[in-house]
Amino acid sequence: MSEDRLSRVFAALADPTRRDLVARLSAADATVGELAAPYDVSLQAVSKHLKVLEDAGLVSRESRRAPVRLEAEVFDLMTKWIERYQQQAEERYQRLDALLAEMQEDRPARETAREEDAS
Amino acid sequence: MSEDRLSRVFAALADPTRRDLVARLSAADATVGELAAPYDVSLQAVSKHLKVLEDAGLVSRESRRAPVRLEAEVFDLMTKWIERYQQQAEERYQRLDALLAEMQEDRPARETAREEDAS
DNA sequence: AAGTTACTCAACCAGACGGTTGACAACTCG
DNA sequence: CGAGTTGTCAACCGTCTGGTTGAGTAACTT
Repeated sequence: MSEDRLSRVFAALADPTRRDLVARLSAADATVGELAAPYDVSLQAVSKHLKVLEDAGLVSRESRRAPVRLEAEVFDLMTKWIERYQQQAEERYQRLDALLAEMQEDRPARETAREEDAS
Repeated sequence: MSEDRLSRVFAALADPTRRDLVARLSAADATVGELAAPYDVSLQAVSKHLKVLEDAGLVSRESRRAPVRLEAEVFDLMTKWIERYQQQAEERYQRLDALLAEMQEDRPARETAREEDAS
């Protein structure tokens, strides 16, 4: 289910530490130890964070001590989801604006038919 | 802190029900009851979901029974974050590809004499 | 082979999360 | 006014999450 994947991706990025990890990995691959160094949490905690990112498909590694690498393709999944509804919403607002503009053209004193108005 | 806001937005969208609410609201505003109808969870649960979306700034309402409206601008926040690191990562991969291609041009047998380059 | 380094697994804990039910607040309407 | 509708608040429950520490595993170094 791709739906589930999207949930994991969003959940993974909901944590500031994990977003920071992604940000740093976008600049350069790095090992777990290197990644953990700047934070004042334990290495195990960072290792867990990386597992979450890995399960979401945002990150990969060839072996245990190999540098962690960002999988940038996953971003497309999010971007697509976002863009779809963003566009849809914006189009709707544009239609609303158009409607309001159209109503504006009519005389304010004698506007066109609300519900209480007999037709 | 805008950082915190981003966390709330991502966390809000990590839940499939909430993503579905956003999807439906992108098509049309709707009241809480209307929104709750299709799901087989209680109205209270949906009310809670809407509160999460509202706290994340994804959704707004003028009064209690007023239709819920999608705030599409928040999407920009996410899109910006994503694009930044996506681009950065892609550029890095391109540089890596270029480097690999360059290394490929040199004879494997001969050593690293790279002087005939004339671009 | 032994020792060190780098990382993960396991158990545990406090707090957040998604859901429930029940009570209540607020608006609409006869 | 009183009654019904609509939505929220509060308390509770089981599960997930982010953190800890301690032990174990895998891989380099000597």
